[in-house]
Amino acid sequence: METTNVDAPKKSLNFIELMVEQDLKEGRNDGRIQTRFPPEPNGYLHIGHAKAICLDFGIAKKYGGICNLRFDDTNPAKEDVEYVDSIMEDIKWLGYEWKNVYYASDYFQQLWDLAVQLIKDGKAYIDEQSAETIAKQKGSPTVPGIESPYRNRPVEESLALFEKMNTGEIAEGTMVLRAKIDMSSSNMHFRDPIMYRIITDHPHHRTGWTWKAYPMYDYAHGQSDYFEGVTHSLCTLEFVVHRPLYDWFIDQFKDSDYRPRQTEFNRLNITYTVMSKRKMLQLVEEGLVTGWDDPRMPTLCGLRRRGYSPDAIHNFIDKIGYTKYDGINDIGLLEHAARETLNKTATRVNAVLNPVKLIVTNYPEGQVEKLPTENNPEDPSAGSREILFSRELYIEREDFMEEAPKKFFRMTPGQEVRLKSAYIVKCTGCKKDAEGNIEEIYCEYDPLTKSGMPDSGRKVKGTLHWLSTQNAVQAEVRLYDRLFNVENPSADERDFRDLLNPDSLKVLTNCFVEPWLKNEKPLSGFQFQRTGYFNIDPDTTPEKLIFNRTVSLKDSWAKEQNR
RNA sequence: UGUCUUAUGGUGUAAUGGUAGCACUGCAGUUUCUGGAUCUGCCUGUCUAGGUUCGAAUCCUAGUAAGACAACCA
Repeated sequence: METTNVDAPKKSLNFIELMVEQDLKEGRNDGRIQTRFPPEPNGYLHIGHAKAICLDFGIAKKYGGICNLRFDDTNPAKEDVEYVDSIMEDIKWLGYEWKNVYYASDYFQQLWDLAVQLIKDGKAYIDEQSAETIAKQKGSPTVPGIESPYRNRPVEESLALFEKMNTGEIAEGTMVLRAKIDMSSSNMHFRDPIMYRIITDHPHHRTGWTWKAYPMYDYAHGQSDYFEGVTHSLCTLEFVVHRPLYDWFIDQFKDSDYRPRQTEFNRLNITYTVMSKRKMLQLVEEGLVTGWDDPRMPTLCGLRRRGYSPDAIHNFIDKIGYTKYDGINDIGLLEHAARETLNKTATRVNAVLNPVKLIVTNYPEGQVEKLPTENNPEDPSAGSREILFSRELYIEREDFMEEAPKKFFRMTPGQEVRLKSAYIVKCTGCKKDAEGNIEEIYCEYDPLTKSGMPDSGRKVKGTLHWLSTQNAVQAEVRLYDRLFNVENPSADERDFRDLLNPDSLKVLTNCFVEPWLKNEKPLSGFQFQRTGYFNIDPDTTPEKLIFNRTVSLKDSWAKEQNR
């Protein structure tokens, strides 16, 4: 039957898309749409940035506009080219292309000139008080501030001192340029905000030692947007109180109808996860994780190493939406997005993480058979491959119970199970060592039940994955769990080191996988039957094959046992 | 005892003054050469009180609650 999509509900627009469509309708800014992604190059991108990236680039793409990458590099003390490179790599990995790369540092001269103009207009002055004094004079949200004694100094004096701020003869911390606005404003950011401060002990990663006075965010960001022609300056909710100041600076200098507008959306929070750069840096520096790309980290490089595909990230971002209030997203939603995406593409492989020997006692010794098995039952075009069957096999230790409860459908004496892609076998017993540990399990196969044969349709309740002992290679498998064991570590008052989950990494060294996996590239993703989605770690060597578990499959049986 | 922002199931969101939908989670069932995946069904919601309106989740007022703001960070 021919189907049409007329009845399909159209995807609803978020409030930012609505605003953009309204602006377009009104012909604002000559119908131009321009956004920017403005990271400070002081750390690695994480999944919260991915949310912003998808919005900034997505809006531009959807409405025929452009999105530039701009590094907000106004604080040389914190920034480094290392971060510039990783940021560009991660954006590309997500599948986006910027129109241009800009740096706030490219505008240092322009910003300087405008600041001089502001001083000449009597709207900015040099303050020579200490940071502490200035802070004290600011008052508090409920107490008005008091004016600096330097506030009304002559313009010429400020002008001369501003020049000196940039020559290196003035010590760091002794002099700042402040905008003259309103020391009793109910908005703290209007109480004569600092526009320039001196940084002399760090070279800038692009301008070197050229500048000694550097502009502050509130001044530089809006003007950079303005210089570039940004129409929609999208940022997170904590900047709402900065918006009036953003607009104030724009108003001082704008000379046409064009103006950029700041709009704020909710930042991403995920349960059992910290998203602050400061805390992530601490995890790295204290060795609590192996690095920025530790698969337990919410960084894009960490998620990539863990096996999350760009599609999985996009799928997740599509699910969470953009609003004007903060919330916390369940980590389960991210995991669901990963499963949903990987399920469509991942090759199914047999892997035994906790092996025990299974001997098919009526199968001829020395005989081997090649059996075809599907690469992906969801996707016939993925084809099939052959796996080897023989008398001695490995199966999961958990797939056998000598004394099984009623609802145990796997291997137990007297019960029949299907070996995936092979035969139905009936368990006949097992061998134990002195301590009672299972050493070997025995079964008999039914030759008429080979996969695809007429008699193979017989119903059995359980199906197991397996590997021939002659056709398996050893591998190390790393299982990851949430890094924190409290739902909202960011909100918890305790030192976050006390909140860490001690079992966030389990390393299994005695696992077996199909031999062809040795030749696969790092980061390739697979589904191990019943245990989850895995990928090959970049640290893999010809001698040591290492897998990371991206995400586990949902295990109903485990739940059954917990009751 | 300030200013700003916000409030829809357990969670995340949609409804653009006109039938409160969707997704995740949970539960039940279907199906399966894995109990995963698939498919189906079910549970649970407009912060409170007034007002405007033929009609309010939506607009207004007040209250309540939450978050942001007092860096020479961004």
